[in-house]
Amino acid sequence: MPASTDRLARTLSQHGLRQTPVRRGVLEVLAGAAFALSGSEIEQQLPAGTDRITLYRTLKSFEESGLIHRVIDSSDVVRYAACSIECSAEAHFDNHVHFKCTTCQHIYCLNQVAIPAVTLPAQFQAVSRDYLLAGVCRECQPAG
Amino acid sequence: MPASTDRLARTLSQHGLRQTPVRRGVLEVLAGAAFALSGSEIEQQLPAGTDRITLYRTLKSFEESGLIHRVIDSSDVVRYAACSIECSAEAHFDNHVHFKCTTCQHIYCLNQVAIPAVTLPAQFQAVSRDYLLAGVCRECQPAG
DNA sequence: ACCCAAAAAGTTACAATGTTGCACGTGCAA
DNA sequence: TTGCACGTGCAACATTGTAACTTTTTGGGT
Ligand SMILES: [Mn+2]
Ligand SMILES: [Mn+2]
Ligand SMILES: [Zn+2]
Ligand SMILES: [Zn+2]
Repeated sequence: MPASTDRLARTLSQHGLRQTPVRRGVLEVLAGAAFALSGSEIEQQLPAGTDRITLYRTLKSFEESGLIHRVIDSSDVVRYAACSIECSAEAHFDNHVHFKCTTCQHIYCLNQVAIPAVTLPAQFQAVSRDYLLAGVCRECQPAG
Repeated sequence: MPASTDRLARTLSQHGLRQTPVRRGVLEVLAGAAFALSGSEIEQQLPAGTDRITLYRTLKSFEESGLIHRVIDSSDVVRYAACSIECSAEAHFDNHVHFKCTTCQHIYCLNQVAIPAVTLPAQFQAVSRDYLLAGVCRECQPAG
């Protein structure tokens, strides 16, 4: 059994999730992704014939368990990315901004860039924040 | 002709859009909304029988013309809100944060709260920003 | 190793949201 | 008043996601 399989198995059990082929596959795809993926994009990277409904249920339980987080966008598809290592079912700690490239359409987690705080009007209490930037990513910059 | 109709007509012509019943209706709904609305929510507030496809096309042209802007969310439905008065087809100037209430589910434009800037890694160039907070809104605060 | 209950997967059917292509109607300017 | 580009209405369709139910698998206990 290769080391990567071992690592995936450990991650699943640490979050109280059972070992199944679909779960190992989904986790492997998202952990290896350089940018956030939609349901259908994940499906394409899984073994052919993987059930779509099972995939959606897997994404839901992964999100609830703190393995992955949603990445907001102004479109009508939901995207997911792997969480930082310390997230759990009790709390997510993904305080980084996201960047959407208008050229390649990829949405990156900029884990080094923290979301700055804002001062809200009285009686608005925030418990979570999402910050999405759009522009041209590193790969898509005009040569110079 | 009431003053409100006149105002709607002026807004449409200022953005180079033709006067039609559907457009006046959609603009009236969004201009009078206290929070961002989805396609189906707008449809419900329009005269019965208004065509859904026409509505979506209207939303698209309104967005392109700078009359409305999308409001990001972590869900799979797109929501819209009226733009500030100075937006146009050339440029949007909606630099405010949005607030999603986890109790009533409404998403408010907080026009007084500007989106703070962030410093990006080299070679990432941002041209637009979206900031969404989630929590409990003014109306849904526990009495106290 | 075997059994079992709970959890996950598979299947079918369905709902919601949004799009495309085409024929027809209308706002608006010449 | 007329022309026609633009907007609308309609039918058909694509995509994304869910609900209800049955079957299979997992993991713990024996
Ligand atoms: Mn992220
Ligand atoms: Mn807004
Ligand atoms: Zn790019
Ligand atoms: Zn509320």
